[in-house]
Amino acid sequence: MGPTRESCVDVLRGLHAVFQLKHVITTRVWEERDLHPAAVGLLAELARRGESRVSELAQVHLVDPSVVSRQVAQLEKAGLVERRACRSDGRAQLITATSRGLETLDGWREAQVTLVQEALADWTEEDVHEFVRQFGLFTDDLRAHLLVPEAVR
Amino acid sequence: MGPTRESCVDVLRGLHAVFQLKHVITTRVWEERDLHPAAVGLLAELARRGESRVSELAQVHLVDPSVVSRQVAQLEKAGLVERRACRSDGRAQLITATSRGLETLDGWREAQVTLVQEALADWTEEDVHEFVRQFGLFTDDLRAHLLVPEAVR
DNA sequence: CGAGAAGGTTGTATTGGACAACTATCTGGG
DNA sequence: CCCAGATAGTTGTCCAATACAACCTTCTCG
Repeated sequence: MGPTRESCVDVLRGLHAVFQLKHVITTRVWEERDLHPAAVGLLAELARRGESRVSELAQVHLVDPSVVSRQVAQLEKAGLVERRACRSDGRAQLITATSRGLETLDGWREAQVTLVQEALADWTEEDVHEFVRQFGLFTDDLRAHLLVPEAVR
Repeated sequence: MGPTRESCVDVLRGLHAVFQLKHVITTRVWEERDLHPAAVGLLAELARRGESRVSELAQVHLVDPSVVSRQVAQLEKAGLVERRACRSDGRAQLITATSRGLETLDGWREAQVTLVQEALADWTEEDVHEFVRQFGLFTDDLRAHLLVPEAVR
């Protein structure tokens, strides 16, 4: 019948801590890289999925389409993504990361990864691997529960 | 010599996912409770630490003192915290959560905890406990690395 | 072919946060 | 004892990120 409420409070505390720390990492890296943090997530998603629509990005990103629209506009102006009309649907825009965009993303990732790697210097590869595994299970369950109910309700 | 960069990328991906999900949880709960999300973190910190200074809260919270100052002002207006002058230091303010503040916090927590508890219905108490433990180690290491260097540098 | 649905964009408001300037208080060396 | 610099907090100003609503365009289906 699942964990106790006490444990869940602990989980929430952990979430809160991660939230803060992610914010700090983002800000720290932002200071030395000329790319807006929110746009990074978008760029990363494009790198992972390849050419995508605005609406798809919004859905995956769990944000309003208008947000993605503006971010894409910004990234396009910076030359980090390109858009082209979708052949099969004249309403849709297909967005791709440019090679310059991918390079910029790599730079960001490098900086972030370095921070994390240094912070986890005491961990073994196995520790981290196991942690990531469990972390993944956790986020999957959470996501499934948070998103499905909306449709079912 | 610590984990590989690949593992660290996985960690970052996990962080990003948590970031989004926390955001969704917060928004969802916010819709049904009349308390600003950021203020909740503050209130929770006050409940955990007891009477605290603005500067302490800012430090723990990893934000600028001005942010805490405004949040406290808001919470005070809502009757959820009280401030009193510090005896030993005339510059400082001591902030405490009122009983009404604690109740409100509980309400929030209930709603959040319920979400998490439902999401983790398949987990055993031990699973969650172990997860929280490792999660704590992770955030501690990350926090230590992110904050100490500032002073040392 | 026309009505309604769906994809995107733009206008507007809100939240959360940073930084800088300012006031009030404290503290330590002359 | 007193003044200079440090420290606590507040307030003014700015910006990023997001949501929601109104709108235009294009699609789809009866």
